[in-house]
Amino acid sequence: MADHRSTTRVLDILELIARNQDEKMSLANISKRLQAPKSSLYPILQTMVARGYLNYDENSYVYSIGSLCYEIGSRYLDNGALSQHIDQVLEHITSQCQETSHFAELNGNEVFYLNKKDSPQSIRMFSSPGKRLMAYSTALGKSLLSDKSDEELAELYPNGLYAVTEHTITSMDVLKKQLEEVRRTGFSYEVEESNHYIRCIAVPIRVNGRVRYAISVAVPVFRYTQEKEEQIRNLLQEAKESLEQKCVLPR
Amino acid sequence: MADHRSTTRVLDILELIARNQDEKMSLANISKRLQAPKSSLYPILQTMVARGYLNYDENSYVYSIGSLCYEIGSRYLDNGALSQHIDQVLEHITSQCQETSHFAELNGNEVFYLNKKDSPQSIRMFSSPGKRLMAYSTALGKSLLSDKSDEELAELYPNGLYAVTEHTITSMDVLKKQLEEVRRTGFSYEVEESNHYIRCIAVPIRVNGRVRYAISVAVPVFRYTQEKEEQIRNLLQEAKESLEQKCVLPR
DNA sequence: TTCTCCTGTTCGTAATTACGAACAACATTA
DNA sequence: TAATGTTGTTCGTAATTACGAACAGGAGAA
Repeated sequence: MADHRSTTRVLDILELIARNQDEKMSLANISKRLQAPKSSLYPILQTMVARGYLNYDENSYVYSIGSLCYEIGSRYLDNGALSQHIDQVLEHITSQCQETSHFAELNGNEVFYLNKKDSPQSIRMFSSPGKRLMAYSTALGKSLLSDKSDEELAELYPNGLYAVTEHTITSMDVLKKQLEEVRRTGFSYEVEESNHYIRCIAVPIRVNGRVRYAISVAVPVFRYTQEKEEQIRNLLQEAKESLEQKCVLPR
Repeated sequence: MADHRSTTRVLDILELIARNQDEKMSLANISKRLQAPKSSLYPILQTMVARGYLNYDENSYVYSIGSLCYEIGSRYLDNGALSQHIDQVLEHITSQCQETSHFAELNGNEVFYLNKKDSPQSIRMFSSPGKRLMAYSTALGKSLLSDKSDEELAELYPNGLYAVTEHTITSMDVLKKQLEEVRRTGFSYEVEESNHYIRCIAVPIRVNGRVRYAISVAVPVFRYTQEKEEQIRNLLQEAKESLEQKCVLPR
């Protein structure tokens, strides 16, 4: 593993500030949190502010993420014809079933949320673009993992599966059986395994034959009925076919 | 101006790769483009890939923007209650008038695009989140500049206004008169000044009394009518009032 | 094959950065 | 008022990084 100290520092600063937006991020605090001397971080922060990657409020002594991070980050999705259509697809799904829809990819062993469309009757579920969750605990993740061999799964989770909620799958064998079901039926399910009171249904999206993305709909348990499940499966199936048709390009 | 070399390098790399997605970005090419030795960039790139800020395709020798950039960048908008509502507002506008709507802020002397909702009958206009345009050449920019004093304007454009298209305003006096109109009427307009065949209407959004954001609708000239202009003004006015009510928080 | 052109990788020394301590400026607390 | 706790800033030396050259491996052309 490479470790170029200066580079590591720049990236550590970005992550620290981005992931702790509630905390007052002063130079002194960043220094404490990263266990690095103020005098070392000082010129780095100066440069990052001058370049627009960070903002600095002189009154409150707070560093925050700057617009250049947004500009750079936006380019992550520009590849692939898919991202041009995904907004409309999510919107259609959510407008039809009135529940929150998500679009995600696999990142290591985690689900990486790329986009979402909030339900109008939204029970503000804790999810947003850029968020990560252990794949095996979500419907999206099960769709994204459905492609993997037993060996690949073992490599992704060398220490086994830990429980996120009391309903999370913790047995690799159970997971494998569920993934087999996903391959057979085309749908993955989640019953309060990552969020209390939330159930999810998802489908894998294939690009050039390999699973690359997944779409899901999240439903609060008290609104979950057989009719709704049926409706959502149809919407997801429709979305899957539409997207897979539009995009045969590799990333 | 601070210049911490290592930090500068990291940021240069991100910008180079993000802004030249069509070009094959190999180590050798990055070295050439940044005029920095391969051996210096090598450990930096290694670290950035290891941390997920860049992806590297060993077959094509291409570095690209990684998911962590997306994660970090996504946090730029989390501040402020506004961003939670802006999606719905743009969607409402576009669904009513069937034209593309934009949300932006001022960044130096440039318009910085934060969000958009594409028209269903979209004449794919070249615009996307993270893009920048000279403020004086766009309706969004004129709304965002409407707050500025003559002195501030002079500071923002010390070298005057250059023409983006043949319709771009290049006289500071004309710009000032138009900004006066924006203050009086509440709307700003653009007639093919930044994009050929595109006209725009925009409104400023105030947070705590100061102009902070703007919303616009872009219309191809051949679909532009007085009735449509009237409709769009009403939609924008409605959106403005809705957003300003919901958000009195400073950034 | 052989040559060329592309890629990434390694190494020893010169130049740059990192460190800790000391300082200054301001706000809050005693 | 004085004491304490913030904050950012500066400096000289030790440790790290940057540099250019040389090398290695693969692709394609002569």
